[in-house]
Amino acid sequence: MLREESVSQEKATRVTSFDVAERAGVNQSTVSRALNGDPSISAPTRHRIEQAAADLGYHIDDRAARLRTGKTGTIAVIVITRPGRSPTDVNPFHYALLGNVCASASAKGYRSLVSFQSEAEHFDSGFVQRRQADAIVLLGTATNTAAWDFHRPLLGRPETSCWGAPFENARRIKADNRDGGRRAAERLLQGGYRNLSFIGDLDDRQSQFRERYEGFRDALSAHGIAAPPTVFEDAETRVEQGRRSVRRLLADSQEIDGLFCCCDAMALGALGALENAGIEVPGDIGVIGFDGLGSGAHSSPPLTTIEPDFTSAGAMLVDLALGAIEPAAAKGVPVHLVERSSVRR
Amino acid sequence: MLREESVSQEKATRVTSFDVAERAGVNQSTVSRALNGDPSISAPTRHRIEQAAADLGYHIDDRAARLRTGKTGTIAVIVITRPGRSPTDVNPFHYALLGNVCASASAKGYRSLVSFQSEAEHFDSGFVQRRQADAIVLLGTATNTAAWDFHRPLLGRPETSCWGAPFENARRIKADNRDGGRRAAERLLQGGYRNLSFIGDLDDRQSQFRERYEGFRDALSAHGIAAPPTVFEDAETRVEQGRRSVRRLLADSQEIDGLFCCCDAMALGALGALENAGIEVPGDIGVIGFDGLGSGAHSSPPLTTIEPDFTSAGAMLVDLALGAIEPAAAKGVPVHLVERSSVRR
DNA sequence: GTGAAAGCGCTAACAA
DNA sequence: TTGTTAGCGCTTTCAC
Repeated sequence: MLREESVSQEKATRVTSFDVAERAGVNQSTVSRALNGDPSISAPTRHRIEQAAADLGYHIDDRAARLRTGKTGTIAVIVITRPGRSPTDVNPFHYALLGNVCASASAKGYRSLVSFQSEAEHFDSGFVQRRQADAIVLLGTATNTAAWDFHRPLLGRPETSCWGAPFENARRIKADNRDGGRRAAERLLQGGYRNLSFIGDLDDRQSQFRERYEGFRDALSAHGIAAPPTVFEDAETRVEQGRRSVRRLLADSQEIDGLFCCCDAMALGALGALENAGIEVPGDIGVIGFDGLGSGAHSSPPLTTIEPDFTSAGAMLVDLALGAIEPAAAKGVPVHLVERSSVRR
Repeated sequence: MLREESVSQEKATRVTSFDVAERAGVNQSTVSRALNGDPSISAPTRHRIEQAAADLGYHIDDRAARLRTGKTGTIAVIVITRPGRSPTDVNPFHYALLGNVCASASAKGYRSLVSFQSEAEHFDSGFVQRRQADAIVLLGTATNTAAWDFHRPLLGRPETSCWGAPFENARRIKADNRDGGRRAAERLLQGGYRNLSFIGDLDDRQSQFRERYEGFRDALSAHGIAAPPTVFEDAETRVEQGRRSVRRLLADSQEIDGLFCCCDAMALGALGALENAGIEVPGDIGVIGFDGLGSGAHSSPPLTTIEPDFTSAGAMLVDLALGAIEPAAAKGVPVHLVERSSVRR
């Protein structure tokens, strides 16, 4: 059967609704109605048409249908990646986001056009203007500021949403960072740790690290514990930042027994530095990260962390871009604790 | 004109090539030519048209253009995922593949429509028939056999390609597994290990594990070393399989000092079991995996592994689907060694 | 070098 | 319930 279809397709003459109409003995518009589920078409007619369509291997031409209806039925997803790098190096976090955006779009009857963009000469945000998409979801690394600057005007438009922009923005979805910080604090306290510290850059362009810290600090405060000290040593990579921050902490010989790292990459670096220093995790020090996914599942010890709910993240990004929710209604994406072994039970 | 009626249905008056033509004082067809770079258009005319288009914020309507030309200019990428799971759980390996397929498509002037498919009720391979795409690339987990069975007929068609199908197939691209096995052997030997063993299921539906083993074995044979023993203990996850296989190996008290694991997940499990048993890696035993990416970057010790070149993988998948290369010309994707710390220098 | 006109394949308003 | 008809916005002969 597939063979027949392909033969007729390749015979230059494409099967159109007119062909189906002729074979079913009805008008072309009736074919259109029947195949689009118009209830006014009688059962026998509909059946004859469906049969004819099947016989001929007919399928509605999406381009024509959408040209006529004026819609595109698709969402463009722009993934911003680091310049000079291939998609191989994209953060798994962003891939998970991408996947969930596509899934959510699909659940709402939309197709997803995805575009990886890293270099200025390929920046492109014209998907809606060219009628390739009805809405645009932007996500990716905050480090490619040129890309975000390019797309910035987009985020003034209602048919967009984003995750990870390095600037405050009404159409940005983000994790409920404060709640994440709070949960990290609660978990550490529950593990019996009392001298807690935060590793991360409070002045990062993205406000999320600061928010995590604030949630952490406020939760401790509610337990009558003073604002925890923060450490941050800059470096090329997040992992290295974590490593150096721990070394700094150790050099300062502070009495620390619990560490909340603002992201898993830093936590992984921290874990490495701690191991090198002969400090037991979770025995001597408890460590907790933020991000989730598989990154810390096989570290030594496996990293306990806070993970946002990617499914809701995808859904909120799509809903916001499609105008199904207002920016104001886009609350932080819920987070949950991923229990592994870097914090004592 | 009657256009006013349809205009009132749309949120805003759409700017068409007729509007641009009017403003530039030329015929609509001239606008089309100019904006498509037709060399027969004189410089002044072209300039006037471009100016008018810019003034009006005009962009070619992609749907109309493609309906008229008969092409779609897009590639559909179907990502097969595990039933009941969200895209959050997609293997990073497949995400990297997806990203590189999109990038390669884009480099060839195609857009990428991506579709995550896990449940039977949403299986869909009609992208070409519906003229949503000119070609289809299939990839994802081999474990969703229902999905692969559904799409199997597709793989008889020339406008397709795939990675990871659980059956032999002319349109399948895969890593140069034999070469990978060979490199693993060479590296282990170079580290001074002599009693090597292979962990993996030689009877897996996918032939790749077997191929890796064969490359491994043949390379050893070239060095005058007999075919290495293989171990495999089944379990729910790859990681657990690796763990159990190592325990089995230890229980059998075989004299092993080098391990080639058929994939990184198993290697990670192996590393864990070895650590539990108090065996030093890479001191007592050298371990090498296969897959790459970040999975083993933060294990203890970081995992030395064989990684396929994702960029060529993406390019080959796209080329094959677009008919730019023949199935016979699709050689294995090159692999390289990712040096970390689970094998002695 | 540019204009005129004919559709690409479909949906939907209006008739019957 | 079904047929008639008019475009959706564009590319592409064919004229001139």
